[in-house]
Amino acid sequence: MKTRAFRLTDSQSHQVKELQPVDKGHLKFYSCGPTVYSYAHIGNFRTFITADLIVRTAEALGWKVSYVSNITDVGHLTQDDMADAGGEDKMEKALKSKEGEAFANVWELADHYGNAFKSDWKRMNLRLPMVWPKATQHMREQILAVEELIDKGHAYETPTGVYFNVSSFEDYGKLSGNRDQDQLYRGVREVVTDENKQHPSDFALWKKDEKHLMQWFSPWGWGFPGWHIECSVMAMRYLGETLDLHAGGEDLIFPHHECEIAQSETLTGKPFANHWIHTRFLQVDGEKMSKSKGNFYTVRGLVDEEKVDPLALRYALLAVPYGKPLNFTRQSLRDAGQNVERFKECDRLADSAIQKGKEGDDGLGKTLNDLYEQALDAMCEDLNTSVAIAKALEGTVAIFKAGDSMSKVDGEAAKAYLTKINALLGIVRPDYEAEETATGPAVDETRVQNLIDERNAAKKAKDYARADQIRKDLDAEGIELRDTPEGTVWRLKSV
RNA sequence: GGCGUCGUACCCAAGUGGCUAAGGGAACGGUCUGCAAAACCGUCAUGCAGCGGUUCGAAUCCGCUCGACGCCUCCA
Repeated sequence: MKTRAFRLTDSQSHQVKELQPVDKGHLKFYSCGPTVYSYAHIGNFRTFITADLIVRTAEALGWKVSYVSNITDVGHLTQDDMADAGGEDKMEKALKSKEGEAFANVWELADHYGNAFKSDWKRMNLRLPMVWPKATQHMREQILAVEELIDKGHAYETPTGVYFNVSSFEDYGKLSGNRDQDQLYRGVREVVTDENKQHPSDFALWKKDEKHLMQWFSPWGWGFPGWHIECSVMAMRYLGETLDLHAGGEDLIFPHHECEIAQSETLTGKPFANHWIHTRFLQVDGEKMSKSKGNFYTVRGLVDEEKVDPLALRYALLAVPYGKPLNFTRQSLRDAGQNVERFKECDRLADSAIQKGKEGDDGLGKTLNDLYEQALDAMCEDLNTSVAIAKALEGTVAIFKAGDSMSKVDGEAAKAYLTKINALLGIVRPDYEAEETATGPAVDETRVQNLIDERNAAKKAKDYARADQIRKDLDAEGIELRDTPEGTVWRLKSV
C-alpha cells in the first residue's frame, strides 16, 4: 500500500493540513455527540457522518483509531451560559413538553432518546465508537476538574455557581477568532447576564440549583455541571491530554469548543487538540433547518415512516463535502437513491457472475483497483466525497459493461471492489442487521411472489393485459418489478 | 457591530494558473425487451454571477459591484 497523507481543513488555522497522530498510525479522535432531549435529525447526522468518514478513511490507511463520541444528558442549557439568567436545562424542558409526558422522569427520557439515537446511528451505517460516554456517568471527574480550576486560580464561585475566568486564559478566542471579548458584545441586541460574574464571557463550570431534576452534591452544594466541562473531562479520560483530532458541528466552534480549550489547556498546560474540524450546517430547500423553525427531518421520520432507504439518506448527506453547506432536498434524496441502486445492482451482478463461474479474466480487477485508489486519494484530500463518489460510480460503469457475461474472476474482483468502496463510504450495503421497526406494514413477500408467478404465467400465455395489470398494481403499492435473465425480481421503491 | 463561507449547465457538484471544464440526476434520441424496468451507446456549459485588472495564458490570482448563506442567540 502506498503511503498517503491524510489532509483535513483545520478550523483553527483555516488551512488544509496533514492529520498526524502523535502516535504514528494511531488516531485519537473525539467527536461531539448529541444532547439527547429529542430524536436526532438529519443535520445532526451530517456531522456524525463526517466523523464516520474520518474513521473509515483512517482505517483504509491502516491506522488504528481510538474513537470517542459522547452523549450529553445533562447541563446543556436552553440559553447560553454567557447569558445564563433564566437558562433552562434542555433535558428538563423536554420533560415538560408534550412529548415528555410519556416519561416518568428525566432519566427515562434521556435513556429513551439515547437508545433511539444509537439505533439511528446503526441504520445510518456509522462505525461504532470505542465508547459512548455520558455526562451523567462522569460526575466525579467533572467535579474534580472544577475544583482544580478553582485551585489554579482560573475559576471562582458566586452565589449561583462556579465560573471560568476567561480573562485568565490568554489564548481564549484562538479557535473561533473571538479574541476581543468586549467587541463580542458590541452590537448584540441585549446582554442578559449574571451580575455576579466578573465578565459576561465567563462561563459556568457548575450551576448551583437545588430544584434541578438531575442534581449532584459538590463542594459548592447541590447542582449540576456546565455543558462544556463534560467534553473536556471525557475526552481526556479516554484519549489522554492531547487529542489528535476533535470534531463537531460548526455551531460548536463558539462557545463550546473555545471553552473546552480554555478548561483543558488550563488544567494540563498542554495543547488540547492538534486538529479541529467542523461540519457545516445542512439546509433544507435553501433554508436553515432548525428545531425552532420546525422544518426538520429526522432519520426515523424518513426511514420508518416514508420508507426511505437508509443508504440513500446517508448518500444524500455525504454527497457534498463537509466543509460546504449542503442543501437537502427531495430531489437530492431521489438522486441519491438512484445511485445507491446502481451499487446494489452491481453487487447482485457480481454475485450472479461468481455463481455462474464462467472462465476467463478480462482485467476488470485492475480497472477497479485503480478507481478505488483514486477514491481513497480523494477522501484523503479533505474528505472530498464528491470525487470519491464519482470514482466509485465509474467503477459501476465498468462492472455493468462487463454485464451478464462477466467471468468468475471478474465477478470476484467486482465484489471485492464493492466491499472496499463500502468500507470507505458505507453506501453499498448496510453494515448492521436491520432491527425490528415498530411502524409501517411489512411487505407480504409470499403474496408478492404469488403475484409474480401469476404474472409470469400470464406472460407465457401471452395475456399481456393481465401481466401488465399485475405490474401496475404492485407499482402502485411501491413495489417495482424487473425482468432479468435470472427471473423476475422486485424491490421497494424508496421515496 | 465582529468573525466566516459561497456564487460552475435544468438540478446536485468536481476543478484553486496551462491537456477536450470530472462525475451523478433529469431530459431527449438509439440498442435490448411482448411492453416496461435495469443496463449500454449518443446528445446536453466556446463558457464558470457581473465589470475591470495582473499574466504569454484565469473558473482558478487582485480590485470593485451584485446576490446567497452561516456563527456570534436554541441548534450538529
